[in-house]
Amino acid sequence: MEKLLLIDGNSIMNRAFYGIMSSKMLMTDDGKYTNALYGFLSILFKNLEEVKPDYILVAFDSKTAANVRKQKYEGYKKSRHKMPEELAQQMPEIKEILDSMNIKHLEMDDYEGDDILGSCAKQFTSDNVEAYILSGDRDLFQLIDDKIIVRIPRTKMKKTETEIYDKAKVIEEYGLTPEELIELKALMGDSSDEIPGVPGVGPKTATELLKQYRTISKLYEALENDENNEVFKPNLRKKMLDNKHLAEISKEIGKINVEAPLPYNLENLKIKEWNNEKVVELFKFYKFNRFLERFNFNSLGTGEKSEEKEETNVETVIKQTVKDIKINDKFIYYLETEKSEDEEKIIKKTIKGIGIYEEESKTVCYVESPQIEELKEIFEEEKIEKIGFNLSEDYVLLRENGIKTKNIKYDIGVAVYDIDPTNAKHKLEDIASQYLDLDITNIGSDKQMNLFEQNDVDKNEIGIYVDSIRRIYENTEEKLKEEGSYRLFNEIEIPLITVLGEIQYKGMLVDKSELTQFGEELKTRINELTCEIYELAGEEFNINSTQQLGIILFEKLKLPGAKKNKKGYSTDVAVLEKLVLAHPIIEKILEYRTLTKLNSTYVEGLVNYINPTTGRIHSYFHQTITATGRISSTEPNLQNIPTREEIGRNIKKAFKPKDGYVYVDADYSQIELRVLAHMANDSNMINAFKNDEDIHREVAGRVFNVPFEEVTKEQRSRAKAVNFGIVYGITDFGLAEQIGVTRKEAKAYIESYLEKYNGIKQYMETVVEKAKETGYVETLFGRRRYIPELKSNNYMVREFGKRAAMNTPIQGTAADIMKIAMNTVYKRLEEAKLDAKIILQVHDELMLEVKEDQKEKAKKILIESMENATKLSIPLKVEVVEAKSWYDAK
DNA sequence: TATTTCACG
DNA sequence: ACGTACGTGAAATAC
Repeated sequence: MEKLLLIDGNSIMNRAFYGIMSSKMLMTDDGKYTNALYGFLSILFKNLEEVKPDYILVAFDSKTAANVRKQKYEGYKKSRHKMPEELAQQMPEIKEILDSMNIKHLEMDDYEGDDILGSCAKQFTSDNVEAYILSGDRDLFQLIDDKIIVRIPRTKMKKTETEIYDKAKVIEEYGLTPEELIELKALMGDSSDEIPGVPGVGPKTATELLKQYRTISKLYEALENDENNEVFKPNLRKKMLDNKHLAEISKEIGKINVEAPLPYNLENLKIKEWNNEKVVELFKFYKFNRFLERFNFNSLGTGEKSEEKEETNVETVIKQTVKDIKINDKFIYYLETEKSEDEEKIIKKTIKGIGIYEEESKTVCYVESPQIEELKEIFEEEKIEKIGFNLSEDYVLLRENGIKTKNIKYDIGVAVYDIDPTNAKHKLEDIASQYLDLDITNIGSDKQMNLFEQNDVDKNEIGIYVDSIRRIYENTEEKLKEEGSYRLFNEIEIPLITVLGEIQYKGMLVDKSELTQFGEELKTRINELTCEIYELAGEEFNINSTQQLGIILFEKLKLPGAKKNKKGYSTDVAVLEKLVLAHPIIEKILEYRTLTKLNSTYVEGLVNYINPTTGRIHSYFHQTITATGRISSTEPNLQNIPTREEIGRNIKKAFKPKDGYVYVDADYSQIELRVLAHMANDSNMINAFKNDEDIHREVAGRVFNVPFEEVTKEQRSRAKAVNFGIVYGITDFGLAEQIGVTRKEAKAYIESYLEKYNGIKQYMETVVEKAKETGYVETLFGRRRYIPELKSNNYMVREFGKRAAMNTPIQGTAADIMKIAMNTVYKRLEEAKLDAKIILQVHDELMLEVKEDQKEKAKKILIESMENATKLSIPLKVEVVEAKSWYDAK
């Protein structure tokens, strides 16, 4: 049996374009997008491999093709969005690539891509030939028959899989045959193509009707005969009869035309040799290195393996000791680690080996189980620049082994983050794939079977890792310089790696018994509440289940104000609080929620993380996660320990310094508003801060047109909400929700605010404007965040983009300032040789654990470092306290 | 694995 | 006419 592969060019390009939008790196040197090309080719190659076709054709829509159907029904594809420019420019390019591969592509006047596909499929299949249609569009299912199969590529968690639809699968899924799908679409319509269908008839009704009558004409016959409404519901029958013309026209335009006069015969579509020279030229131009490697092309396109080796020898050389390696000033390395079950460890890993790049021989050397003393000599040597990946984690691991790494020079994880903080790729494999177009997953997996060679396989893998690190280092360093983020990287981010490593290594001392005792109290009360809730509900159910709770509240107890979310009723605090007076069960549930949260997250959760040796919690502080430049904390998160409510605040009592030590805790006062005042250069806001008055009261005075002294509590608290809102990219809806006023009032507050603080208004407008132009926003220190959402077709997404554009420079600049302060504090504490360590950062709060007799010196360093981290047009204000527990540090 | 909820700045 | 404040991480349930 011979095989014909028919590809829906527009549909696959579309999928490819939107499927790998996130890979902003898919660009040529002059900044043209290549993502759709790349994605299309990936899908093409995969299908060539899987189908192994003898014939192939790619069909495209011509510009005028839809007009035939538009003439029949003017609404057809009427409000379809124009193809985005970034995609449109790739359409001629894919055709050029297809030409170079000698793959026929076709567009026809008056026939859409679907019609071409259908015509080829129906006209060219025979007893000896079957057709495979590759498309993202389920409309093509109507073409399926015994000889025609549809393949739908699906991106499922990064992997591209293909769903295969034959006749049986269609019947299974739709309960209708492929031909009947034409009738189905005619009845239910199609919103994306704007085929009307019969109004009020959706997929369910349409399917039911067709299962019974199979075709529209038979259905209408029955409808017309049913004058006494014996078979059909009168309503439905009227709808159907009134809109008969719509059903008919829908069928006409929804049906794929399989009788196009094709300019090719089957023989013309036979798979041919590629024009290798041209293919290589194009792949090189588009930087599709992975495809080049895949086909073993060298630069001449002769189809032989490329030998562009001024490259590293990835055949790793195994050495017995680190001393056997010629160490350079630039120490590019990868520390191979292994999971350790050892509960005593701060980082639950052990050192397995180390791969080191040797400049002279351009090879990677590998040492298994290196001597700690040897590592110490290198890592503690100030003159050797350490270059690697995720060095903060290495730092802690080495620190545990008695090594204090000096001169961290370059971390490719941090570099990649500074280039694009929204880049979700955090694994070396993914970064290599993005920046080098190199696939280093499952290296040597074909050899994995051979147990004798297992060791060699591993070492080779390390070689490729280290070489990838080297190449990504060179690659990203250039990019950082180009984008003007190099100082941010060198002067803020790189020194911070050590600081964060030290924070994690030191950890926070936690009183386990105090915590568990509080847990016992919680559990007692939780048990009481559970009984009371069951009593009030009249039955037992899982209170933690929002679904079950929703049904109890809104169906059984019939409480008002039900709000739906995806999976049922919403039962969040906002909803529940409105119901407190409606039923006594509500306040029990709210208390239950608070207490179970405290117990499971903050008692049981935290206790699990107390290191048995140190008695401390050693959280990770991540530098490469947030979109704004903030640090994040995990395992556990120490940045969201309760503080707003007294009951939760009790958790903080368990965080206590070692005997003889105290906490010195400082936080920036209103740092984000100060940053905003500075960046917007708003004179009213700047003056308010210069006067060092209560800023919320100050703002309330202006917004509500009352003298400062006469501002009421209510007014102040509303102004406070407006201040927060402004920083977030305020909306009237959001503000109204927050402070419980009408949208109208909220809108008036915002307008008054922006009138009084006109600099801020101007600034926000400019920021969004610039972001639309350049595609990104920046902090004072040049940290950049791209905001592709601003270009979305979706209103909501675009609006989100605007808010993110307004917020990021503010939140991000504040984060930068804190990072600078942390570096300075660390450095000055070291220089002064104080027995004082940074143990925690919570965005605008920085905490030290200090030997009691040195607290004054430490306090001074802390305040000075934070206040002088940078110079704005208004001073940075810091409030500092000393305390014997975190709870008392208020 | 996704969704919902809730803790923080 | 729509759905909406920014940035995080963890636990629980439901799929």
